[in-house]
Amino acid sequence: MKPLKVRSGCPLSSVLDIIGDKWSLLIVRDILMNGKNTYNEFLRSKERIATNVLADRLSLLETTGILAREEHPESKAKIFYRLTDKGIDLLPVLVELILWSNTHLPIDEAARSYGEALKRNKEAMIRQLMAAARKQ
Amino acid sequence: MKPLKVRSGCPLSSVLDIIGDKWSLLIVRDILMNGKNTYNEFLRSKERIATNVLADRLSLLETTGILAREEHPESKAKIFYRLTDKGIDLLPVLVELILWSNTHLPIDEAARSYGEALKRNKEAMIRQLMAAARKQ
DNA sequence: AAATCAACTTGTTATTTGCAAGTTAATTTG
DNA sequence: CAAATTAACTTGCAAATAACAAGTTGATTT
Repeated sequence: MKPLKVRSGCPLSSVLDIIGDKWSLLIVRDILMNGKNTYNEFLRSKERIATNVLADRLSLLETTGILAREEHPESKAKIFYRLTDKGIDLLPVLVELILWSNTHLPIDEAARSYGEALKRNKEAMIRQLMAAARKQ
Repeated sequence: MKPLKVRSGCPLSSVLDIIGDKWSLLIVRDILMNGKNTYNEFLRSKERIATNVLADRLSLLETTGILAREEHPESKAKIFYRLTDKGIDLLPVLVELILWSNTHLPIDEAARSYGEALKRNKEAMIRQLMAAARKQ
């Protein structure tokens, strides 16, 4: 296992010790917003994560309690990766990151209009996505 | 300069292409919440960033328009690093990260009570910190 | 029974990080 | 005013991490 090291007692540095990289939050996004739940689904995302990095991040997110591995309801060959409540609670972070991108970066047109809706309706959309994630 | 590469048109992956690492947001935190503005002040933060990594992040944050280098009002030997509006707009992201840590991670007691205040008074505190950063 | 799929692991190379030391221009000290 | 110190970096090198390709193992499908 990984001996996750904490750099300080600062809440910001501590959360960055866990998800401060270019991939972890994309996995959370894929589960929370793109309906993905398996290893191969994560692999096929358009950012093309390397397979060893994906395995590493999944195990880190599992040991830090952000996601849990479960039996897949449809096949014993698959593993169903589910966000815990702790993981679902990252949604407001994702939302603020998306809103910032929407304001300050060039992004896909489809994403842009989704971002506009998010901006107009932030709280309701967060509640709805969190509820959906819990139900799953 | 750095040829910042974008992995996809997804707003989340695009912002992570810029600040998806363990250090960039700590620099933003130091400016926004700890009153730091110079290279040596960043170096002395308790997480101990390496000097070459700090130089690298500062130049990346500058080329992406998150911060700007200015003359220091008190000394020609110093550089005053100031957040741009684009950088200041990262505050809501920092706040959600801090609130998540406050709920889900063990953190310093002082930080914890600050987090409690933040939770009770989020919008007002964000407005106040952003206004202060702009005035500076 | 053979091929394919799903989730990894392993090996190799490239890139990034961490650490120590050095550089240069400005500023302070004796 | 020469010498030491400060500020902001840069450089060199070893260690860790990431990217890429290929291989493994236990389902599942053909």
